[in-house]
Amino acid sequence: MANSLGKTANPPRMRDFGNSTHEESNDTHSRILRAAGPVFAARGYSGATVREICSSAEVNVASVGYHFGDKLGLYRQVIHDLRVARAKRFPAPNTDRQQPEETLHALVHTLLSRMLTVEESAWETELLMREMQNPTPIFESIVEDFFRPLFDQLLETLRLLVKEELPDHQLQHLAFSTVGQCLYYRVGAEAIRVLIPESERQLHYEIGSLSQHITTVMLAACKNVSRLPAPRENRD
Amino acid sequence: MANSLGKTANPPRMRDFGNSTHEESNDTHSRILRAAGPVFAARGYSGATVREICSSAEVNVASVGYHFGDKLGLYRQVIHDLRVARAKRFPAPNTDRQQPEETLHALVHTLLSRMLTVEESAWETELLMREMQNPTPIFESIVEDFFRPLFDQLLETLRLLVKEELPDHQLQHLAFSTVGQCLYYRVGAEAIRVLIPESERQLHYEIGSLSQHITTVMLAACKNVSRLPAPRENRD
Amino acid sequence: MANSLGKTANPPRMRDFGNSTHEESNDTHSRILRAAGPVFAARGYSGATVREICSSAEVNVASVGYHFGDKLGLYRQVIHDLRVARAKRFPAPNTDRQQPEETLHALVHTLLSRMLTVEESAWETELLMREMQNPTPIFESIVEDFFRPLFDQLLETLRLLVKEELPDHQLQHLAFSTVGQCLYYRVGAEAIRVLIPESERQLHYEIGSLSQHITTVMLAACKNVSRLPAPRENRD
Amino acid sequence: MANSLGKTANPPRMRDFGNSTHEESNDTHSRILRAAGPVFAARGYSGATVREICSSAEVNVASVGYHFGDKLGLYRQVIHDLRVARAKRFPAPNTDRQQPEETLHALVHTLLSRMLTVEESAWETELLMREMQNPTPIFESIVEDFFRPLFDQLLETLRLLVKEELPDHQLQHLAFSTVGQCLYYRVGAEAIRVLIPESERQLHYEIGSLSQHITTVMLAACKNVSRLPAPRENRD
DNA sequence: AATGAATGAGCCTTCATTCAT
DNA sequence: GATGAATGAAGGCTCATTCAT
Repeated sequence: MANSLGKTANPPRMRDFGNSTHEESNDTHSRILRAAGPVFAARGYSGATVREICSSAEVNVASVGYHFGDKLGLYRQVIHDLRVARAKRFPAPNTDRQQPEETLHALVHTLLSRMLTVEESAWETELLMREMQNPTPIFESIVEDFFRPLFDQLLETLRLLVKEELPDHQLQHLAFSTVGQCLYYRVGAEAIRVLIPESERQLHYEIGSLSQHITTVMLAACKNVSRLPAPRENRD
Repeated sequence: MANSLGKTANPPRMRDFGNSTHEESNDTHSRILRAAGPVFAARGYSGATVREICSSAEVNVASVGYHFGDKLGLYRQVIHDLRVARAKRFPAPNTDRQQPEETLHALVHTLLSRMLTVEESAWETELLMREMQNPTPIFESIVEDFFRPLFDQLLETLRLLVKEELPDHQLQHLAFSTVGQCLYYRVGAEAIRVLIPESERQLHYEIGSLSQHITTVMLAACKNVSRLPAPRENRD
Repeated sequence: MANSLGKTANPPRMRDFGNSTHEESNDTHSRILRAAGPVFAARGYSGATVREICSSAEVNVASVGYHFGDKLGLYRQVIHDLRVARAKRFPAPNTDRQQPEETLHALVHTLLSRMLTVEESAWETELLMREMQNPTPIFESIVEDFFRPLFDQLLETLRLLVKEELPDHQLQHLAFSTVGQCLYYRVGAEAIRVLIPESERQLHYEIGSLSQHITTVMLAACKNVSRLPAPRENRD
Repeated sequence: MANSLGKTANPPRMRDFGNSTHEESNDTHSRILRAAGPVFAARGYSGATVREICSSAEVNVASVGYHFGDKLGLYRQVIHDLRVARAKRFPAPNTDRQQPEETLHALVHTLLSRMLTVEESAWETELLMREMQNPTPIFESIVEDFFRPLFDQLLETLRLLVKEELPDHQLQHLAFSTVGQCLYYRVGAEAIRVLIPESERQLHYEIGSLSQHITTVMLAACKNVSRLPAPRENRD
C-alpha cells in the first residue's frame, strides 16, 4: 500500500528545512523533482511516464516509488513545490508612484511575460494551465497566493482609470477582460498558429506589441465605460 | 490497413439521412458515438480507452474497429458530429441586414453561449478545450471548421467598426481580444470561482451581462484604435 | 462445427463436373478460389487474411465460411485445384528426336521457366515452394504427378550423356545437381538480390543466360564423371 | 521508444563474457533466448507469439520487452547468437595452405553440414530457410553475415580453379551452382523423400557422398568453362 | 538508498468466425 | 446464397509498480 494515499516504504522526510531547496542539491530526490516538472508540463499527468522522468533525471525507475510512494505522490510534490517557488519568484510588483496608465501597461506586460516566457521555467506556467483545466485542491491556494494580489492590483488600477465610480462587478469584468486577452495568447496559441500565417506571427506577436495592444483596448474601454443599469437578461 | 487514415473494413454508410441523428437511433454505431463523446471529454483523447467507451455503450470492443477503423477514427467522427450539432444549436448570426454593432454583440453572444452552455452536452465544449491544450492530429481541422468561420466574421465586423483602415494584424489582435475575453469565462472559470464570491457570481456572470460588457469594451476599443507605426519592440 | 474437418453449413457440392472450371465461371465460389491463390502464395497460409482474399474477390467475408467451412478448407481446395491445373498445363515435354545435349538444355530451360516466370500463374510456383517447406499430404501427389515425369526424363537424358554406364544413384545425383542449380535462382532469389548489385542482376540473370550456364556445367560434369567406388564416409 | 531500433529500457549488458554462453546460464535473459529459437523456427517470425515463447521459457510476457525491446529485437538477438554458434560449430575452412580443389571440397562439405545437420539445433537451419522464403527486416544482415563470407571464399576458390580469367558474373554463376546443389538437399528434401526409395537414400545421401559428388561436378565445370561472349537472349 | 529485474494489468488492434436477416 | 454486423480471442506492446539484492 505504498501509494500516494499511504506512506512510502521508509517514509522519506520532507526536505524543505532551512534554505536547502531542490534547485541546489543533487541527490536522487531532488533530481527526480527537477526532472518531473517539465515532463508533467509537456505531457500532462497521465501522458507523462515514470520512465521518462527517471530517464531524464538519470535515476533508477524504482526511485520514484521509494521517494514519493507512486506517480501521483510525485505529482503532488511537484505541484506543491511549484506553488512555493512562484510565490517566492513573483512578488506583487511595486507600482505605487506610477500613472495608472503606466501601471496598467506594466501589469499587462507582467501577465503576458508570465504566460509567454519560454525560458527554463516555462513548464511552471504550462503546469498551472493544466491545473486550471483539471483543478486539484492545490489550485485554490495557487490562485489565492499568486493570482489574487495581481488581480487586486489590477482592480485598483482600473478604478483609477474609469471616469465615473463603478460597482465592483463592472470593475471585475474589466479586470477579467484584461486577463482574458493576455491569457488567450497562451491558451489559444495552437489556434493562432493555425489561423495566422507564420510570417505574420513572427512580426506582430511578440510580447511588446501584444501588451501595447491590450493596454490600448483597456484604456479605451475605461474611458468609455459607464455605470450600467441593473443587470437584465439580454437575448438569452 | 483499416486505420483512421484509410477506410474501415466494410465502410459503413453514413447514416445522416434526413434529420434522424445518432441521438435517436440505437444501433451499435450510434451507441458508440453517444458513449464516446463524454468519455473523450472526461479523460482526454489518450486517457480515454476504447474499452471504457464500449463498455459504456454496451457493445463489443471490436466494434470500434469495425465501424470507425480505430480509436482515432472514432474520435474524428465524434468531433465531426460535434461540429454539425453545434452549428445547428449555435448558428453563426446572420449579419446581412444588421448594424455592425449588433453583429458584434451577436457574435460575442454566440461565442459565450458556445463556451458556457452547461446542458446535457457540456462535454462538447470540454472536448474542444482539451484539443486546445493537448492537440491531437485532428486539431488543425477543428480550428478550420470551428474557429475560422467565426473568426473571419469577427474580422469583417471589426473592420466595419474601426474609424480608419487598419492593417490585418491590428484587426486580428482586436478579434483575439474579443475571443480572449469570452474564452476566459470558461478557461478561467475555476479561478473566478475562487476570486469572486458565489453571491456576486450568480448575479453578474450570466451570458447576457457578460456579452454586454465585452461588446462595450470592444466597441470602445474600435472607436479609439488608430493605425500603429511600424512594429517595434516596446520595453521587452 | 462448420470447420474444415466437418462439413459446411449447407454442404456446397463440388463443382468440377464437366469442363466447367473456376477459371471461367464467375460465381462467388470461383471468385474466392481465384483470389485466394495469389494471396496465399504472397503471404503464406497464416499471413494471408480471409478479409484480404474476400476483398480481392469482391465478395463478402462470410462467404468463405459458407463455401469452404473455414480458412483451412479454402486453402486445401486451392492446393487441390492447383495440382489439377498444373497437371493439365505442363505435360511431359516431347524431346524424342533431339540430341541429348539439346534435350538437357530444353529441360533446364523448362525448369527455370517454371521457377522464374512472373506471369499470371507465378503464384502457383510460389505456393508449391511454400508446400515444399511445410509439406501437406497433398505434396506427395504433386511430386508424383508433376515432378516425377520431368525427373525421369532428366535421368534418361543424363544417362545418354555420361561416357560410361553409371549406377542409378550417381545419375540421380546428377539430376539433383541440375534441378538444384535451377531451383536456387528462385529459392535463393532474395539472397542473390542482396549479394549481387542490381545492375549486374539485370544484365546476367535472365532465363537464357542461366540455362546456358547450367547446361554447360552439367555437360562438363557428365563428360568427366566416372563410376565411383563404393561409398565411404569422407571427413564426417 | 524502446523498440528494436532503439535501446531497451535499461539496456541489459551483453553477457558473452568468457565462454559462458546462454546455453548454460539460467536467468530470464538466457531462458528467453533458448526458448525463442525453436519457436521462431517452428512457426516463423510472424507465426511465433511472444506469449508462446515466454510460456515455454516460463517467464513473464513483459520480459521480452524489458530484455530485447520488442519481438523483433528478440529475433535479432536469436539470429545473432545463431551466427556466433554456427561460426563456432562449422568454421569456415582455413584455405591458406590447401590446393584449391581441397578448399572447394571443404567449402562444399561445410555448406552441406550446415544444411543437413539434424542435431539438437536443427531449428537453426530451419530458421535461416524461413528467412529466405519470408524475409524479415533482418534478412539483409543475415545474408551479409552468414552467406557473404562463404560466398566470397567460394568465388576466390573458383577463380583459382578456372583455366582462364572469367568475368565476375560467370564466377558468380559457378558459385551459385555450387550453393544451389548443396541447398537442394535441404530445400528439396521432401521431394527427394518421395522420388528416391528409403533404401537408396540411406546408402547414398549422407554428407560425405554428396559433397564428393558436388565437388566433382564443379571441378569438371571449372575445367571446361570458358569466357562467354557478351550476353544475349538464348531462346527466350 | 539505490538498483536491475521482473511482474501483471491494461491498451489498441487484428482476425477468423458466427449471427441474423 | 449472400450480406452487413457483431463477437471473443489473441497479439504485441506499454506502464506503474514491486521484488530481491
